Amino acid sequence: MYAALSSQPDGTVLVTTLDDEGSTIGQPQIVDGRSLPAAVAGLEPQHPRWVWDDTSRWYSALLDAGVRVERCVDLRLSHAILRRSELTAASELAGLPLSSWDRGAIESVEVAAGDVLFDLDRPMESAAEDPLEEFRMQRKAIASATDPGRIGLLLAAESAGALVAAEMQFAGLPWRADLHDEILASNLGPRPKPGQRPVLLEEVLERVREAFDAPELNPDSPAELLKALSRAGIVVTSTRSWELKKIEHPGIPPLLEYKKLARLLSANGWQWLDVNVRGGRFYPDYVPGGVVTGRWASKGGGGALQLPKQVRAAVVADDGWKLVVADASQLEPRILAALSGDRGMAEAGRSKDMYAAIVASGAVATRDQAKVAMLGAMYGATTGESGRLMPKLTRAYPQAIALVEMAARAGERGEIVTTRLGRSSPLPGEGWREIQGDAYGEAATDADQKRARSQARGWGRFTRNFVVQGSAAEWALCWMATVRHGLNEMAGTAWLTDAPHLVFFMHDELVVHCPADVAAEVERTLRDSAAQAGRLMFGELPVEFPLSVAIVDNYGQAK
DNA sequence: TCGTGTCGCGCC
DNA sequence: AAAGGGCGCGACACGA
Repeated sequence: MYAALSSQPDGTVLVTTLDDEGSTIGQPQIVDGRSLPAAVAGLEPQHPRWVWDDTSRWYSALLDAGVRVERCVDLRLSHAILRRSELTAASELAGLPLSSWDRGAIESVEVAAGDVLFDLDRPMESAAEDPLEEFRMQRKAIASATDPGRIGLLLAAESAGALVAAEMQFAGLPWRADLHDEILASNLGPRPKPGQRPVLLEEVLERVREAFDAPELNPDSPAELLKALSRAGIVVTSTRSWELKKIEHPGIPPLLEYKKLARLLSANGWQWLDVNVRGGRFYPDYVPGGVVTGRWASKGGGGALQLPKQVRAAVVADDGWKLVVADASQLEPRILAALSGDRGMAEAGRSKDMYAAIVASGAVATRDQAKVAMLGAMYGATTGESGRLMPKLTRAYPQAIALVEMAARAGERGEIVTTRLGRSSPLPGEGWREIQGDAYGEAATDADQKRARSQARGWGRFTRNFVVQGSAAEWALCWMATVRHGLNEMAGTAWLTDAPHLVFFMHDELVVHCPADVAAEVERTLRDSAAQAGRLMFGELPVEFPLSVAIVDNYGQAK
């Protein structure tokens, strides 16, 4: 059973129960905003799938009112997938013009000002369309898909992810501002007055200035820094750390130290603490489906998905509680093995340490080479050691390499590629097509062709990575959804934050905050769910998805 | 003074 | 030792 929420122009909400095809069951209920949580809670015992345009909008308000739901359909996230998916390309939905169901959709409008017409891009009006209509359209698209099971699983996982995002945002990540302050003070010195540099940063800066004999140097300015380096006889094309590390000069160590400290200060310093942490919690702003590949993005200064290891010791479980930190080991290579069905690579993928198993199979000589070679295969490396290892990898795992090569060739031709569950890549932009077209024209120069080849290869690297990164993101969604279900079972009737609950997600890593006495049970749930995610996506496939799990008091203790 | 583009770097 | 994919953000640089 489904239950749809739609906003009415007068501010009331229509609650409509629906069957699988989207036909209305019984009489819709009209409720005002205040009584909506009670209405939702009243229907929840029937386990409906809640249908709404935007989970972060509806569910955040419900959570604030103390109401949780089990399942939902996030129409906007689903729409984005269905519109682009190769599996539903023939559907009516895929052929519709852009509307408010397409996030970030813009329409071009002509605005007259006196005699002049201006072409403006403006956002589409939102919520103009009826969610019930959209829901029926989506059900039809799914039913007519080339593989309804796959796309259906993807949409369910995507929507479950949206529920998790809202719940994690509601609960917040336990954060000890006093410990964060200690970390900053030990690295940078005590918090300075506004506009001043912390003392330890100032000291390192002085050492840099002395070493380069540049008393006014501001190393934050790449242009200035480049000049100072060249005066010291150092020739570099950029001021990136990994480039500077190669250089022997007494000024380089303090410069690298300065960059590290300056980064800590500007990205996760006292300002960050003031803005992002309140009442002992950090409230990240997740954006499910925010990345083309299906990965989540984050917005706002929090930078949840870039939380540096330096400050993780400030993430501390409440008294009597633990953090269970679980990380899917070597997820992307395992995904590639499972996707391609390559027997040799799947064999390696059954091992706890896939890279060691690749070495053991004789494909490459060292574990480091195995890692670099696999990364190169998934990212499209052509040069360096990674590029040199490709022929060896191809010999050892022909099917796996063929899969990523085919994805790359498709991208180079300007075609789309699709993940395991049916998320398809975008088409390259108009500019890209023009460049390709120019290279075949009468007047094409060598430079035109070179540019076109380089652009084509670039898009090929994107599509090559898309299938692996996107399928890995799907695995993570299946894992997360299953974990959430398992934790709910454990919680019984207890409220979200009074029982084991998810507090953090970062691509292939989950953190659960739970009472200490159930931490071991939570670990089992995490591990079982990882295995279940593998089965959901690949059936009984001979690839393992092992986790490294740490039960800790603070996040910094997890490796 | 503002908005926009680039660089560099954190995470996966 | 080094260069392939995806992000967000802060600081700087520059032009309006």
